[in-house]
Amino acid sequence: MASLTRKDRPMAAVKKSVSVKDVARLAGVSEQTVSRTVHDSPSVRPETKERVRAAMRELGYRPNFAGRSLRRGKFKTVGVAMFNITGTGNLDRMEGFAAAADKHGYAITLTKVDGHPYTLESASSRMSALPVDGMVVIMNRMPADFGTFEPLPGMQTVLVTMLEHPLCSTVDNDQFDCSRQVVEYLLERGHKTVHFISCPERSLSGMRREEGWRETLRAHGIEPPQLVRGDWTAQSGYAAGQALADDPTCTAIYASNDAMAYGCIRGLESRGKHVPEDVSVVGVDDSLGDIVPDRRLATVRFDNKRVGMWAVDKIAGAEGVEPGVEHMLFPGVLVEGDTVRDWR
Amino acid sequence: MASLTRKDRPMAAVKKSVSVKDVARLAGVSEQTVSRTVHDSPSVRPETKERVRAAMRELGYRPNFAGRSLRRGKFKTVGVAMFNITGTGNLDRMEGFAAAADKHGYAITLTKVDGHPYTLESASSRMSALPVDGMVVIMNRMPADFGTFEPLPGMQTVLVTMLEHPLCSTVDNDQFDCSRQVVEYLLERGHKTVHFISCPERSLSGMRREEGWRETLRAHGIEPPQLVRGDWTAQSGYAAGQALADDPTCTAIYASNDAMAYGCIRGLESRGKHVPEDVSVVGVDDSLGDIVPDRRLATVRFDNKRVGMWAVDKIAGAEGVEPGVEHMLFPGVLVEGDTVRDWR
DNA sequence: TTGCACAATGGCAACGTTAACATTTGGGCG
DNA sequence: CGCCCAAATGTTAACGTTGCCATTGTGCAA
Repeated sequence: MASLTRKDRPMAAVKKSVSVKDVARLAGVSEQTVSRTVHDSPSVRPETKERVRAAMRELGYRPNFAGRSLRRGKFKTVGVAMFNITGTGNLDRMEGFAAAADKHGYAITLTKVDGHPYTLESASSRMSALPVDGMVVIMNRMPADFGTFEPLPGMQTVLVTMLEHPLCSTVDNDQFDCSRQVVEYLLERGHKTVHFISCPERSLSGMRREEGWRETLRAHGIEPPQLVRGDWTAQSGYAAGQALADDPTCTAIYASNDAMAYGCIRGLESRGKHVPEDVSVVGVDDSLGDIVPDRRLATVRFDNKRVGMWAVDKIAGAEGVEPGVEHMLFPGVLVEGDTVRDWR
Repeated sequence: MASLTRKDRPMAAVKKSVSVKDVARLAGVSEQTVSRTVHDSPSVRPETKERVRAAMRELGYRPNFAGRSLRRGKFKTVGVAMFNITGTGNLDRMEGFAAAADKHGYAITLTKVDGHPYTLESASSRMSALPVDGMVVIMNRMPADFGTFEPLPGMQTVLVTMLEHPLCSTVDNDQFDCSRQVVEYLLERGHKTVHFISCPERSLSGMRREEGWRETLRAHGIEPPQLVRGDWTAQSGYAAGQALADDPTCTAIYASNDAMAYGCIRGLESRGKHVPEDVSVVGVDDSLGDIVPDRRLATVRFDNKRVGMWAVDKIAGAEGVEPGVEHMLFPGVLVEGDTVRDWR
């Protein structure tokens, strides 16, 4: 039945592509009038518009993007380059990209960039061949050419990173502030110091969290204790928890992500320590939701959607005006939980 | 310093856009020869090519996508329409989209479609205005127009769903088979029946899992016990676990996702039941990795990347040939864990 | 020497759209 | 009744690329 329906369609709909010319001919007007109708120009008589619209419907006309872009010199599209698609927060960031793009009538073009070498240049040249007006690069680690990179002329480039770049706008979560919040929160609750479970050294955000932890402690006159280096997995958090369980000075642990925080709790428990009675634990990312329903992990929640929106807004919102270089950091929100107790 | 470098660039690089014409003029050849050089045609003398390439470098030429697409009538781009960006497995699917697109020299254009109304038509018309050669729609629930939808002429459309559509190719994970694997696995281990923690009824994949559970039990001559309806959260799994803890016939629980499975384990434990000693528990999705490091949850792992690749391959791989309608389901893999014990 | 094949390059047109300018039409007003 | 203005519509050209065909040059066999 369905195929019958298709056959009944006017022949023109099967043609390679229906252009303004076809519509103009059928409606008995000029191509320009068709174009004006498409853009709902006020200088076309309502009845003419209706006639043109009817012709468009009959032929199944849809404007050709290439012709339009060629004419306008704009694609109304923002490219997003990622070295890794998978990654904490990427889905939320994409939600943000899509939302902001939508708002401005833009589309998002997603590209995976090979990370060998891990350079902004490779992301940029990959994008240069695509129909985009601007680009966003999601950086996870330090590109080899970060200092020397120049964005393509005419291609507004926004980096998602906490590092500031002289020629590109940047936006990210404020990882330093995240650590500051956590450390001060724990100190306020009476802990004398805060131990830290870190992450692999190539992670930019992880390193920034480490800095924040260290410097905040120092700002409070506390010499940071030896940190334990993890690898983002709960497994490594478990080991860290076991190691820290024997340290009598350890009453509060700050883990660089939630998985390690959970692992750490298990590791502590396996050594007979209770959370939060004996030790307080705080994570980062709020990535696990309510998976352990009987105990809500204290953590920091980031608004990655907002980060994504800011990046695309910066490009799609500029609309011709010479865009200045801006740097934006959004603070996270500390989410209290059942894994911290007052130490006083 | 950086700004100085910029200023030193040849003027042409600042011009709106460098075209073949500019390159041709500088290299002292025709536009056609430039085009041929870009495509590395064998019928251009190597020294001519080099001269053209030098001109391209000097001017910072990059081919204009719009002109090219207009000429070719192809965009080399696949559109992806999603009603919800966030969702289990979407990141892996995107990884697959991007990988397959890359392979074929295609790009991915991502679009969020408003779900009001939740129709394929709205996804389709949203895409029709974008520069794409084909589209993928990720379906989470049943669109109102699933039966009557016709893809746009000339726009190959692939649906990510387990429902078969007469006019569109479809691809998804095999949720029925997933349940079959889990149920048979538990029965083989000596359990007399398998209890099920379900999910909201609007979820297509969830409903299919429910069917699989029910029918597999029946195929083994077992009348399915009363199911417990959850809402995907660990919280609801917790409640389900508590409820099932009092049921003496309940020795094996199959939860429709991992979060509920974890919650369920906690619920059982809160009622004094031990996993796997008293009750075996299996989840679905393998979404939580090793978060509870001392106990690996038995679950089913899906290869969403493969699903994504298949969808884009179907479109980008067709390349002009009239593509037949195909339906593909990929089975998941049961991952054994520490939450199931032999019941014999 | 002529003719021919082939390699290298150039000229032209067209893809679909729309900005800028040109033309027609109808109506109000002196 | 003629003039002018504004509304409505038409004409032209150009955006950048590339397929097709034409032209030029080069070497080789007849």
